[in-house]
Amino acid sequence: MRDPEATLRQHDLPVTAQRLAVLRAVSEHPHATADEITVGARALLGTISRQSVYNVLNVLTDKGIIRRIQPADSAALYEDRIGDNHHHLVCRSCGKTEDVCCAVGDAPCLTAHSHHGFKIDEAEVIYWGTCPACQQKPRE
Amino acid sequence: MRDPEATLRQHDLPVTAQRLAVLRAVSEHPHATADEITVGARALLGTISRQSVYNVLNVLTDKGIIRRIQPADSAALYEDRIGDNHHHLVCRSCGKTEDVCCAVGDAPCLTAHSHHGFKIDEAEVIYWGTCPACQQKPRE
DNA sequence: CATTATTTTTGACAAAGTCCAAATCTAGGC
DNA sequence: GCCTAGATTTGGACTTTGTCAAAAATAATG
Repeated sequence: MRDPEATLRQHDLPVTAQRLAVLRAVSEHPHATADEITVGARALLGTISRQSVYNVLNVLTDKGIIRRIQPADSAALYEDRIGDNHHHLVCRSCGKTEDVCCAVGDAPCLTAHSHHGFKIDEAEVIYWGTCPACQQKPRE
Repeated sequence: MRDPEATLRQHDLPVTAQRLAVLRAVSEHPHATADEITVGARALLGTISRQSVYNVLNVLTDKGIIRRIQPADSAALYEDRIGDNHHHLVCRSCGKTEDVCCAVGDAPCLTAHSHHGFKIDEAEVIYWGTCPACQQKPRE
């Protein structure tokens, strides 16, 4: 994120210390949970309420400044990187999450066909698997 | 589901009234939450504890007898229909969920490439949009 | 600087699920 | 058919993730 302050203004959002801290925390910790972001924001700011972190994350998500992904069996994760149509790779065992460019052609799976009368605005793809580290450990 | 009892035996699971009821409830209510399944199972059985419903759903999911899908902002949904590689269409506004056959060729998005050393076993696609009913109501 | 609407904070609350120990039941051997 | 061992079910407390609401604090504007 180049200039967080300008980004907020562009979206008609008053600039507050909490918003800047949360934005930076999201930037610095891709795929972090609200909890982890709270820790990150506190490191930058000293103190911020849990509720404010949620408020800010919700506003930023609504405005499309950050993106929320919500893999099964995990709290919501937030990321900075938007608009490039990438997907995610999640480890079933440890929850590790990585970005994946849509490898197959130009995101064929994202073509928004109309189905059942739905107006589709987004296709979310999550690849489930086992990360290298968890492939090592035989079981657990 | 042809024969729930046989299905359980095939997976080395002792047959219990609770398991049969949950299986039937899942069959009868595609895309139901654990809560809705509890209601369905009670209708068949008279009584079953909340915990048992969760136990059964977890076992059946682990064995691959049913499938769990977990759209954002919703409790987990369960379904009977497995092995045919279909995806889901979820209404952002009311949560209505429908099945979608992978419309684009033969599930190109599911090709399990190896990425970042992950061993991929499944690709999950959720299409987000607005259902016909919610397109009517202007706002809410 | 003063005003006003927006944010932040605090604390209570809600939903979805899990953990644990005790009671019960299923499957299989006799 | 009955009994035993191991698996399942139950009930209750608990955890996690997130929301609601009202009061206090703050940013942006003139």
